[in-house]
Amino acid sequence: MRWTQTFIHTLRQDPSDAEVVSHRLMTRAALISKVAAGIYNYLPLGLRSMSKLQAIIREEMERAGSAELAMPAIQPAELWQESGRWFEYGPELLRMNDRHERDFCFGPTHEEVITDMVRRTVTSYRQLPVNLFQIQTKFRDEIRPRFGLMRGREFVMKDAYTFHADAEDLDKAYRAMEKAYCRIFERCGLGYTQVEADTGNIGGSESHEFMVLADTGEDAILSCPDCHYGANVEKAEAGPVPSAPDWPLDRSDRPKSVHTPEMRTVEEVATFLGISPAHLIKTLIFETDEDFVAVLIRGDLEVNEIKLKNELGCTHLQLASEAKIEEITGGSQGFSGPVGLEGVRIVSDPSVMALEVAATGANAADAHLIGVEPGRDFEPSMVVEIRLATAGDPCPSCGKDLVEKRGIEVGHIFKLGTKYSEKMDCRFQDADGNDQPMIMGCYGLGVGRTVAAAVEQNHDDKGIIWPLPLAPFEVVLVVLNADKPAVVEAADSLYVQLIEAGIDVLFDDRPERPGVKFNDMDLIGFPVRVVLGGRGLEAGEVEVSLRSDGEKRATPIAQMVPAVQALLVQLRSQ
RNA sequence: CGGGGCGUAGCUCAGUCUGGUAGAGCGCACGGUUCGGGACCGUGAGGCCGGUGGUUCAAGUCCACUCGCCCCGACCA
Repeated sequence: MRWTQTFIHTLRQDPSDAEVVSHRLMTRAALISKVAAGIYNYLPLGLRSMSKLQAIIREEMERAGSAELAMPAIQPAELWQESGRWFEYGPELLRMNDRHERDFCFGPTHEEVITDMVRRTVTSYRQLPVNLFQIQTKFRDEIRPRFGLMRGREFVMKDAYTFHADAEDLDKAYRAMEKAYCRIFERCGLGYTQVEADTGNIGGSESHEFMVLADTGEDAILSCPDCHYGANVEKAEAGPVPSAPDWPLDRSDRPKSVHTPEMRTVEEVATFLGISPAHLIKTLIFETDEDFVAVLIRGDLEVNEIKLKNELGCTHLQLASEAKIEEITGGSQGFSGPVGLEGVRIVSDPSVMALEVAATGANAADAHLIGVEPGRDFEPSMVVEIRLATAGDPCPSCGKDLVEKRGIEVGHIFKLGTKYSEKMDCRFQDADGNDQPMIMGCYGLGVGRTVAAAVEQNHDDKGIIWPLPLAPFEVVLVVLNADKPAVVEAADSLYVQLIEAGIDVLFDDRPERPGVKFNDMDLIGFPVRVVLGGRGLEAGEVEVSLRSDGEKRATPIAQMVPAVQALLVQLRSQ
């Protein structure tokens, strides 16, 4: 491809709305351009990178036994009503009507459509398993789209679905997918880690996320420096906590109220009372699907809302509003406590029950209670492990201290079980003639997000440094002095040689000044560069270099193609 | 959804407080000089100052509404 025949218009200045490196560079390098919040054009260069990733995905999915199909972007409401998600999904689901006022949505995922398709066709265990994937544009009306392709509203995703007669067979497919994902990210040259994940509202029994490690990642993960354990903080098991220091104040037969004007935070109250944050019982009022719950956690610890949600078995969970807190507790926010609290369930973390003496809010304005003894002064309706794990907690598999890292979630695989097959009546007859729901798995991989993650992980202050497999072009041929016919003629010939050698090359044939061309070449980040100018031509040489090291290798013109090929081989073997 | 900010040339932004002929840099076009790491000189094109309504002799500037975009928050009291 010639530069003058494609559409590459780089930006000299940073776009005003780009925050993270990948968004900034992908915009400046003319890979993407914004159409609306969270909605982008994939420009020719960006599309090439996306296509290359898609080709890798296709190969690996097929290797893992999955067949490609394509499902519609627009889906009828009926299917979503059947699964119940029409009502559960909320405003993230983009809904629309056709001219007959029938309800549709733009698919954010395709469990409903594929389950419907499979149930119409598959009736016997002899037809199982089924393993299908698609690469498709999806839409999720995110609360706050940001970071370019990292959290867009419209995005390209590979999603696969499997259907099985039994759990062992699902496990087999799950392991194959796991392996396929590892191969995909390895082939892309990305540093990634696989972590245990929560299954979220989508449901299911086992789940892993694939995270590309990057400081700008939106997810916190805990991993073990020694063994292979890694988990999303939402999922990570919290180890035992060190017990609180000795209670520094007097003990009494019953809690004593103290005046704590405007002391709302744990820090403030602890300092004011002269106790440790670990002596406080933090009391949070949550709103669930049907009621309100008071949740107790030791003052120096945090609640894992995902664990709490799972323990409560609810789908909706959020902190109650200020007004509700006052209605329920009689005190304002920051002054809630379990003592004498009535009308709501009280859920406590074991860390609270382990306290001998504690302090907590008095459910009254500007007052806290001291000398509170869990079990004597209040009795929770439920004691469950709901603490958020943090760095320093012991690894569940080997006991070492876990460390926290940040990552970009690029893949997520689930064992769904029968959640959708039961609701949507997707059943089969087993060998004994019994009617059973199929057991399902689903496997997502963000295509745009993976490309963005690659940029996030591979760049310098000049621009992108593409890993070879995802580069829009593997090689760029740059002609300087494009006003001199002899140089142009020589460059044309080099271009033809590269094309004939089957090399993936972009020919920068623009009549631009050298500085402009060099800067664009660095910004876009083609892995291998071939530069020919008047000076070189006279010496019978071209300059071959790598984006990654910048070292210029003067090469006889006749040796250009083999020199480029050698560098490509070198890059491939890295 | 709450808080904050911003919409002025293709891009990045001044000008708005204090109302009075629409600005800069980059980019673009033309001419010239340059030509191996974002050149220089000259000439020029390019704006319903996001939209609607109001105040005023007069609005990019003040007021109201509205649309769009960005940031923070929406979880630890």
